[in-house]
Amino acid sequence: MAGSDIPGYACMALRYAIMTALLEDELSGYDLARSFDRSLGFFWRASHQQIYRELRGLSERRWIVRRVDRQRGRPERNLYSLTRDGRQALERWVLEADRMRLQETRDEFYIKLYNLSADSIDYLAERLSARRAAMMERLYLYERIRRRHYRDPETLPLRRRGVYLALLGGIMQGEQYLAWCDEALALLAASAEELARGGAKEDAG
Amino acid sequence: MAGSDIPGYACMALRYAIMTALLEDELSGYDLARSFDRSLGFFWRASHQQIYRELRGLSERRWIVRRVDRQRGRPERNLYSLTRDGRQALERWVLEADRMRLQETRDEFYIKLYNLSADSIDYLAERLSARRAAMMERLYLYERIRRRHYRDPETLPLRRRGVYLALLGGIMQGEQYLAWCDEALALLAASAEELARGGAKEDAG
DNA sequence: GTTTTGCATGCAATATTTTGCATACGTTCC
DNA sequence: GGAACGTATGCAAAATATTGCATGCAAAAC
Repeated sequence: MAGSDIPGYACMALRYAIMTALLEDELSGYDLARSFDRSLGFFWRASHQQIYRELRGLSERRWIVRRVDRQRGRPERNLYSLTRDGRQALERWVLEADRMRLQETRDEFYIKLYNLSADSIDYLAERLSARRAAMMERLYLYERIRRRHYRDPETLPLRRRGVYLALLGGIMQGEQYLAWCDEALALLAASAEELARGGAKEDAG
Repeated sequence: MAGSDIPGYACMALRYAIMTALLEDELSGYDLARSFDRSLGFFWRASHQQIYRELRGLSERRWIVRRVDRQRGRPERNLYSLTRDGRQALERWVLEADRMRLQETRDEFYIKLYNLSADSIDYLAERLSARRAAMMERLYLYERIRRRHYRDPETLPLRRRGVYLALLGGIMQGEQYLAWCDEALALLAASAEELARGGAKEDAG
């Protein structure tokens, strides 16, 4: 019953994201969860539960293998690495029909912005600042990675050029986000001031 | 059993996205599905099934009401509008703790980029062009909306300024995406050429 | 005149993600 | 000497999203 007909083996990018992370290193679920907070995490985030489940599924499929790492004292780690089958499956997936779903931001903040009102303006401005700061921090991390490992993309081996491009995408997007935050904060501040001066028409105008 | 304890009434931005769309107009599920392809869709997309389901749930909650519109010949439409309760729920939600999950692109293409190889380079370049073209088209639509309705943000009533900011976010992001595509396509083309000349080291380098 | 396309809604099943809980050991803070 | 924190793993349930299918009518394309 187990092995050939495991449910849910159709698409699922997370699965391949995990395999991609295992392409170069043997990692534990915990490692993966953290590494998804770093480079790959710009593009795909996942909770540890999701990761552990995928690891189990991938093991059953024999696309990855587990090795138990017993450390003194500490609880043992399950280290996973790609098998040849896994590597091939990954290669196949890359060439598979790519369902292009044009970047969709999926950030409820935008929906909240659609509801901008005198009641919400301060709150939204405050949240926006928080986002700006968080993005700044993230960007800082990514820039450091870039400087350390991807200074000169033309000299990189092929695969790492792809990684570089993904990273670059993250960086450019982050920078754009900061620019947008600034514009938005400026307009929000101006509007709040107008309101304070009793000027702005709330909705009737 | 039905009415007070409907499952799944915690967070869910889609629900509020729908209510937001109903803020100004009475819409059918079909309308919503399409309008999600337009302005709001930059930030939240949903299939019609999901929308119909939410509409049912929201009706049970009495946050929206349905009105049947019988048209000659054509099948009848269910038109929905916000109730006072719904409007209040929406306002509450806007002010609720905002779980900031910093833009995550959730696009499997980036993961595929991590797997760049001689086998995949042409395919990925081709897919990237397709994305570029699709974004171009979308951007064109958004720019048109901007010119038509949001020329002069300072003169807009408050709520529409928020909509404008969301739209601006979409536009800026789209433009950045185009710029990234161009950079990526250039590097991919250069790499492919190198490969063709037998130059580039695939992985060993 | 028949095929395609668009309007309009919906069920059921599967897939995916999130949330809440639970465990266990070690080290560091206080 | 106990609380808090970080490593490390996992179950179960609920919430959310996608896919495949199905229906029915009208207008437009061929």
